Formats: sequence, structure tokens, C-alpha cells
Amino acid sequence: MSQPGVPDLVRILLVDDHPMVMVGLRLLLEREANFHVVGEATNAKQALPLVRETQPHVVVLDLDLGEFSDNGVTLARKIRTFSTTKLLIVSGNDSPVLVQQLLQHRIAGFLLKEEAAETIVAAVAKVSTGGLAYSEKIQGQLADRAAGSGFFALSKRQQEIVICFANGLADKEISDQCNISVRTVQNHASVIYAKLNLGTRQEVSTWAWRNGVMLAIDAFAVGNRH
Amino acid sequence: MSQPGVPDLVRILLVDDHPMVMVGLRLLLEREANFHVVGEATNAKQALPLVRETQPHVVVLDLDLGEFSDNGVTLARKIRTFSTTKLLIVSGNDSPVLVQQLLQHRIAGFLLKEEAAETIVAAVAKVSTGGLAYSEKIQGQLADRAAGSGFFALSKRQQEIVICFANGLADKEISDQCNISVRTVQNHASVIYAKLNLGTRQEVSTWAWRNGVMLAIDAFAVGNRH
DNA sequence: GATTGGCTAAGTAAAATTACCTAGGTCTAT
DNA sequence: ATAGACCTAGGTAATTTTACTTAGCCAATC
Repeated sequence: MSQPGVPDLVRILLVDDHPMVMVGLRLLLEREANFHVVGEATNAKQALPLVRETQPHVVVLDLDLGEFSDNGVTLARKIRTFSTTKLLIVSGNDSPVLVQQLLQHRIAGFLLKEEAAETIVAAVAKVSTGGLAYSEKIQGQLADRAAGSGFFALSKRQQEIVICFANGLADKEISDQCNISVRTVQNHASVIYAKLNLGTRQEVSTWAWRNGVMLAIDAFAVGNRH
Repeated sequence: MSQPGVPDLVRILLVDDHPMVMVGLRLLLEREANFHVVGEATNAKQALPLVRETQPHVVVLDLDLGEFSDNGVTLARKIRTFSTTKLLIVSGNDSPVLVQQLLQHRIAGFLLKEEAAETIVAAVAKVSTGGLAYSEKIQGQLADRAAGSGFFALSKRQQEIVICFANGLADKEISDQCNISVRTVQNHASVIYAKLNLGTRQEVSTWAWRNGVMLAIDAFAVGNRH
């Protein structure tokens, strides 16, 4: 078909919650002679079989989230379980926690929508030949990942408590939900304050919302044990 | 030029934070013979002079927010002060508070990105002839606007307190920032709880984040008096 | 002129949260 | 096995937040 590593025809699959954006991407990409959009999906359920069937070189995964069903992180992980296709994330969202999660799944590129349109064409070309394509802003986050990864430095239980705080629950409600005593909840809270360098549940809640924890929640459905 | 009310050439101005999305929109719209994109702006500062110069029939305002500088609500209001051009909002965000704010500025249409791509072409055509084009989801919000407009049922001071809560401030900090006593802050809090039917500052904070109050904040920079 | 609603402030009392401490059991890695 | 991290739970005490009430001032409205 083509020289290894440098396909002269790049097979592309588009995944986007927003059909309106997807059409734009398709038109943009198909202006390139050697780009071929082999499929489109508007959600994770459609996307998985399409990856198998169409065998794309590159999956352009545009996650604006918004839909709480199956988010981009989950989809990326699922694709990774059976395919080595290049994953190119295009997102309007650069919440540290979200970025952090995505980067754990061998992603070839991560672009922000605020960048020039030509960037995505160049990025697709680059990742299709095995390269990496990260926005500068994302690269910046890699440098000081301490900021956003604070959440992942917490234990499962601690993460759970943070999410409960951000959901507006009182200690008593948390203790009921988690089947632990109020005192234990409060002790977890203390540890969380120390780790995140915050002082009150209020601040933890705000921190969680600001840093996109509430957007990126995935496997943390409150109530998980063990 | 054209019959009044039914221009055979529709002059369109695109405003979008995300160049990547804008190019897609342009390509999409320019497939229509009688659509002419007369300008593009990536922020409010660029947009205002362009509206004056290009005299568009329709301004397609794509606000994914994200930028905290000058948001879509502010821009819509500014345009309205000197122009009667049709405003067509395209947004991925349907937070009740945001929608509520925008609808106060004689907007001809409000579409969500999750809708079919053809929708925007039809919507531009419709608003250009004086029609209205709202997504069903948005229309739904108009019906039960009680949900999101709760915020606007609050007084200025009360809105300010809500935002302070959502910013994680304690009563003492709020009292300092607003130059009122702690007791007064607490009294405002009580009224807020009653109006929003919530019980704690925690819940207010979560409510504010969930309902997009923290995204739509505009003229409420904390500290405003009167 | 009276009523309504908002902003301000305070009192009393109860409830929730936080700081700081001890302490046993589990699990993992060295 | 020994150290370290986590989960669990409790004690004491201080601080913060909430509930409910009264009350003066001001502006808009009827």
C-alpha cells in the first residue's frame, strides 16, 4: 500500500460529539489530497466498531465532553485495548485533570481548538508518520503537572471525599454514603487539606470544579469501594 | 440590492474563539451559493469593528467561552448597542444561566453544536429573513426557565454572595471583601437558601458551578456595590 | 401614606466543621 | 520483618456556620 511509516494515503476516523464541528473538520481535512476520512462517529458507541471496521491510521477524537455518557477518556482507553491506531485529541477543554487522564493512554497528539486551523492538518500528518503533536499549552502542563495531578496523588478514598465535597455533601451525608463514621470522613478531610494545601471543604470544592475534576470524573462514580 | 426582508446575498460575519471550528463553519456555509462570509473574528475586540465595517446581515457568534476576557454575553450586548444585525448563537454550552443572559439581547437564534450540521445553514437562512431559530433544547429551557433563572431572581448582593461561596470564601473573607459584617453575610445567606431552596453554602456552591453561573459571570466581578 | 423588599446589624442557641492528637489493622515494598 | 501509607475511629477544644428573631434605614410601588 505504502512505505512503512509514511503512508501516502492517511485513513482518518472522526469522532465528535458535535456534528456541526465534525462537518467542518471533514471539509478541512479533505482539502488535503492524501487525507481520506473513512468514517464519522458522534459518540463512543458508534466509534468503537468503526475503529475495528475502518482500520484508520489516525483517530481524531474531538471531546468537548458535555455528554456524561461515555467520555473521551473512557473511549481512548477502550480503543487502546485493541488497536494501535494513532489517537489525536482535539479539545476545547484543557482542564489539568482531563489532560492528565488522557496522557496515560499513549496519545499521539493533543490540540486545543483555539489554535489555528492549519495546525490540525499538520498534526494529522505528523502523527500519521509516528510523530507527536502537542499544543504548547499542553506541553506547559506537562512541565508543571504538579498542579493538576494533585488529584491523582490522592488515594481512592480521598478522591471520593473530594468529589463528595464538590457535590455539596455534608460530612454526615458522606459518612452514610460511604459507610464510615463522621470522624473518619473528617480525618480524610484533614489529610486532603494537607495534600492539596487547602484549608476548608469550601476551597476543596472550588478547587475540584476549577481544575476540571468534575468534568473528568470517569471511574470515580461516588460510592466505589476497594 | 435585494428585496427587503429577503436578501438574495446573505452577508455573514463569523465570531469564534476557536479558529479550528471557524474554518469548518466557513467552509460549511460557503457551500451555499447565496451565503457570503464577509469577515472572521476570534475575539470580541476584533468583532466589534468588523460588525461596523462589514455590515453583516447575520453574525454567527460561536461561544465556547473558555476565554475569561470578554465573553459572548458581553459581546452580544455591545453589538446590540449600535447594530440591528441578526445574532445567531452557536454554542456547545447550554447552561441555563448562560442561555438566560443571552436571550435578553434580542437574539435571532440559538443553536447547540450537538445538532446536525445542516441545521446551521437552515438557521442562517431563516434568521436572515427575520425568522427565529432556536434549538429544541433551548426552547425547552424557555418553558421551564424557573430552573436556571433562580440566579437572576436574586438581588445583586445575593448574587455576589453566591459567587463568593462558589469561589470557596468563608463568611469572614466575604465580609472583608464586601465591607459588611459577618452577620450580614450570614443573613444574606439565609435569604439565598430560602430562595434557591438549598440548605448550606456547600449546596449553593455546587448549584452555582453546575448551573454554569461560574461560566456566565459577566458584570458580577466580585466586589460590585449598588 | 402604607406596604413591600432589600441591605444592614445583632442576639441566642444549636449544629457542623476544623485542628491536633492517639491508635489498631491492613497492605505493599524494601 | 520493618517502614510507610492508608483506612478506620475516637477525644478535646476552638472555630465556623446555620436557624430563628428583632430592627432601623432606604427606595420603589400601590
